[in-house]
Amino acid sequence: MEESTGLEQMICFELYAASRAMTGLYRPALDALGITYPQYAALRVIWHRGRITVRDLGAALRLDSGTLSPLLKRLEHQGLIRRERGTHDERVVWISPTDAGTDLEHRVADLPERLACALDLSAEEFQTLQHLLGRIRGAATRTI
Amino acid sequence: MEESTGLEQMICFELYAASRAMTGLYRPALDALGITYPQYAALRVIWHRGRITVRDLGAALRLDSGTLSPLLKRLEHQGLIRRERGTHDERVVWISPTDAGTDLEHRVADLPERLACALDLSAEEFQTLQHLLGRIRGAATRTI
DNA sequence: CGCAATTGAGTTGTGCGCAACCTATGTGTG
DNA sequence: CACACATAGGTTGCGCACAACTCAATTGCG
Repeated sequence: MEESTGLEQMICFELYAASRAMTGLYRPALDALGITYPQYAALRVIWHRGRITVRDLGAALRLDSGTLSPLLKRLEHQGLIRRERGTHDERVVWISPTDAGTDLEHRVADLPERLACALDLSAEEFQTLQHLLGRIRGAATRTI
Repeated sequence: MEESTGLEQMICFELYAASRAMTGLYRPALDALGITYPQYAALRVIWHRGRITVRDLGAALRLDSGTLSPLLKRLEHQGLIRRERGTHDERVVWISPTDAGTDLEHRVADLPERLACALDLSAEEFQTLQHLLGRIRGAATRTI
C-alpha cells in the first residue's frame, strides 16, 4: 500500500501521468528510429494526408507554429519531409514526406497495434476511453 | 465534418491532446496565482504530506530530479516552499510549504471542483475514466 | 576497518508546448 | 488605387520532461 499523495482524486493528474507513461511506452521504438513522439504524431498526419499545410497540420495536432516550426525543421534536416512555399499563396508552406519519410512509414506500420496490445485493454474499454478523452478535449478546448 | 487526419484511432494521441487541453483549462486560474501546472501538481503533494523528500515527491509525481530540482528551486524563489538538508541523512532534501505556500493552498481549495464541473462528466464517467487511466499508466510503467 | 557499490540530489543538453511578438503576404472596403 | 485588417509561418523566451552525467553521503561486504 503506497502512501497517500492527495493526487488520487484528480483526473487532471491521472491524465498528465498517463500521457507521459504512454509516450514512455513509445520511446524505445521511436528512439531506434531517431524520432521523438511529437515528431511521430506529426508524421502520422503527414503520411495520411500526403501533402498538408503547416496550418492544417497544427489544427490536426492542436499545436501552433511556435511548436511546429522547429519540429518540422528537424524532420526536414533528417530528410524525412520536404517543405515548399505555396505558389498560389506564398504565405503557406506545404509539407510532404520524402522517399525516406515514406520508407519510415512502412517500418512503423505495426507500431500502433503492438503498443495497443501492451496496454491490455478490451475493445470495449478502448472505445469507452476514446469517447471520454474526446469529451474532455472537447470540453476543455470549448471553454477557452 | 472535419477532414480525416489518421489520428482518430490512436488512443495515444487522444491522451496526449486531452492532457494538453486539460492543462490549458487550468492555465488561466494558475496564471493568476503565478504558478504553472506541474508546480501546482507538486504543491498538491507537498500540501497533503506537509513535509516530503524530493525522492518521495518524485515517486508521487513520476518525475525525476532533473525535472524537480529546477521546479522546486523556482517554488523556493517564489517563497512558497522551504528546502532543508536532512540532518540524519545529509543526502536527502526535505520540502515543506512556507506560510505563503499554505496560504496559497486555501486560495485554490475550490479549483479541482470548479474544473471538474467544466468537464461535464457524470460521476460514473469520471470513475470509469479514472480506472482506465490508472490501468494505462500501470501497463505503461510496468512494461519499462 | 577499508573500499566498492548504491543512493539522493543536482547539472547539462535536447526537444517540446505555449505565450508574445514579428514579418510577409493576401483580402476587403471605401 | 490606398489603406486597414487578417492570415500563415517564423522567432524568442521560459518552463517542463527526460537522458546522461557529476558529486557527496551512505551502505554493504570481505
